[in-house]
Amino acid sequence: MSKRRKASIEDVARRAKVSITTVSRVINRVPTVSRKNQVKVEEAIAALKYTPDVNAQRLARGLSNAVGLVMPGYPGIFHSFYAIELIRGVGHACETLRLDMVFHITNGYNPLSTAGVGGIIFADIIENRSQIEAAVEAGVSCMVINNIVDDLDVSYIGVDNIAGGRVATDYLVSLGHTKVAIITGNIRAQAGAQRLEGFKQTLKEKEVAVRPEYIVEGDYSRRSARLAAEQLLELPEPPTAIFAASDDMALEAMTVIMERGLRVPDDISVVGFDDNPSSIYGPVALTTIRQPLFQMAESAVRNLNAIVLGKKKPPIRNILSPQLVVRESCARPPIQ
Amino acid sequence: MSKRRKASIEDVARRAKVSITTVSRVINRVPTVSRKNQVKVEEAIAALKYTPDVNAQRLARGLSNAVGLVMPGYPGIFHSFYAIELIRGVGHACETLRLDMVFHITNGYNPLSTAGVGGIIFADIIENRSQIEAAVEAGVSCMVINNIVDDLDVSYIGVDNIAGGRVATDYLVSLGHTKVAIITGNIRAQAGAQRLEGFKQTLKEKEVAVRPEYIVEGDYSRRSARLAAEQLLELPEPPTAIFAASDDMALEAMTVIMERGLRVPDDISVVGFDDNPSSIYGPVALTTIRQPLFQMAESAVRNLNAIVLGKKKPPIRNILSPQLVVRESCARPPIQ
DNA sequence: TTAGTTTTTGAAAGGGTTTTCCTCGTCGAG
DNA sequence: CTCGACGAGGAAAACCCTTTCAAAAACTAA
Repeated sequence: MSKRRKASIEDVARRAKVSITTVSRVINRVPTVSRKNQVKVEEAIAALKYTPDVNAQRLARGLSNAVGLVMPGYPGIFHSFYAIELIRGVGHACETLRLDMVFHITNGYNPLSTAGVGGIIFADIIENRSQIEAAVEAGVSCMVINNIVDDLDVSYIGVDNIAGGRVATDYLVSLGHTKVAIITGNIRAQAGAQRLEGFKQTLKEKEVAVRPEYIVEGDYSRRSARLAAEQLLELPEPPTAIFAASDDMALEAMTVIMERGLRVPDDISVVGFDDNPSSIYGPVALTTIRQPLFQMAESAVRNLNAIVLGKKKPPIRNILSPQLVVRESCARPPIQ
Repeated sequence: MSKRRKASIEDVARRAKVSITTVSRVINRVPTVSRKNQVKVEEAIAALKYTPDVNAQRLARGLSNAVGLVMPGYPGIFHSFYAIELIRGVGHACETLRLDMVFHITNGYNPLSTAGVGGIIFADIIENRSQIEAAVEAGVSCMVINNIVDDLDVSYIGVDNIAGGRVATDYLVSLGHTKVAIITGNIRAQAGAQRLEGFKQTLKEKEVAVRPEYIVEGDYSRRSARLAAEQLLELPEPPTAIFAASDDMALEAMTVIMERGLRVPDDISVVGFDDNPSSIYGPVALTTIRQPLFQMAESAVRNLNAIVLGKKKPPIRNILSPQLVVRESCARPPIQ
């Protein structure tokens, strides 16, 4: 348990009897090193258990090979499929690109340290404009997921949430439903607000009444969905169809419905949002709106990386169309 | 949109007409700076929108002010309450300690870059010994959560999972149950295996038969719990009590039970593990074993930080007792 | 052998901070 | 007045690497 300091590139060079430069070349796989020196250096590295100092590398290269991910930390949201898929996607892309992901869970008010990252991804579930602005101001490249920010010089990738809301609602209406309700996501965040917007638009266009009591706010948590579903079912005239802004919420709504002795889809149709693979199982497979969260996150990292490396010019803006996935949780409304 | 390079400490010094040293002192709040210079420097910093280069700071200080968090990426596990609470806890502690959290989602086989972090936290849901060994080998301090590793020079904090399994099982048995089943977590990971171990131990001690068909493996996902619960209920002689190794699984098991027209706790008792706040809601509040995930994660960060700073000597080993939280999902078994 | 190429190599100049060690004043005590 | 102490500020070394540029070495062809 000697207090020896970590070996540096110089120690390796000395031991291998070559220059520091040569060692650096071996580390970075520059091909112009003779076989003989290559071996000597590798041996020295192994013997000294040398690993390059990442901070020194970053400093010397002027590049950080790290990307920031900032995400709000409110438990209800953080525990959602949505959030986790995004994290997974970013993590996966970072792994294949050999990038470090520095993950910042923010509570909105605290300052963001741009912490030497090449770029920052905002998984902007809740609005956190000021942080994005600060990052732009500080000159770091930004990429925001599932949130359209046109007035700032940032890139984004996301799904068309208005379209998503429309597709879901349109499907329900086309089945003949006129009493259709929505359990929204957090409506202070763009995604939640826009899905609701799509819902309203479609209802209006199809000349179906949009009743305020059919609009109840959730926060993507199962608990909020339970409360919302109960509220909906206790209405004097309960809806015959419910569009929930996430699969988890849809699943919970289904559970509540069945607890009351009603059937899905016979009595009430349910459509979700996400296409969470686990919503295929359960008593009835969930019809939903698919958004490729994992791929969006991966793509965000790739594009951001390309921007940082100067291979692409920002802003890159990419908005995808969500798709209806029909399974078993929707049917025509029951005849009165 | 000029291509100007980020301002450096030297630019600030020049503009404020002081030395680099003085600027550094202001940045680091060293008190020996005169009021006058202090102000000049602060003005220059503001004017130049200067922020210190984190990598240079880390290099010069020889300290990284970043902690690594490595966690397995298998979707079933990653989406669990368990994993997310741990992430939240680490994130929160990092935020208050002003540390960067570099989050590495591993698939087990890929090498871990120790990436210039001061220490690494292993949320060791699945065994990843080799990575821990590599980190120890590389000389970085390690802290593992919810996993006892006594043969390596690492610290850990966690709950006594055997005790947890015992408490749950004991409670069920004490209510009079003799047909008690378990839906395990991933049994290749220590937590899962130990909860099962506690279950078996208690049954043996209380002289209750441990029947192999009452032990079914889950992976913490709701889906696996559904499969497991169905399997259990279709047994010729179904259990009258089920211990699930996570609240999510317990909740799903409850749903399956109720879908079949059975009641909780009248027909079947259910106990979970975690004390996920959302399991209070639902048709019946869940009795569970509480483990303070968030606090454990926070504590892991604090202790690791203390070790890195040399304020504490490793290994720090802390194992907590999980506690039974009685709510409404358990009762005496039905009379035949 | 020689001149001309090509492949390998190394010295040294950064890269942006922190930190150690001085110096230069100023002030109070004697 | 002088000496010592103290407060404030700066020069330069250190941190560990990458990269540029030029030189050395090894070939190749004539």
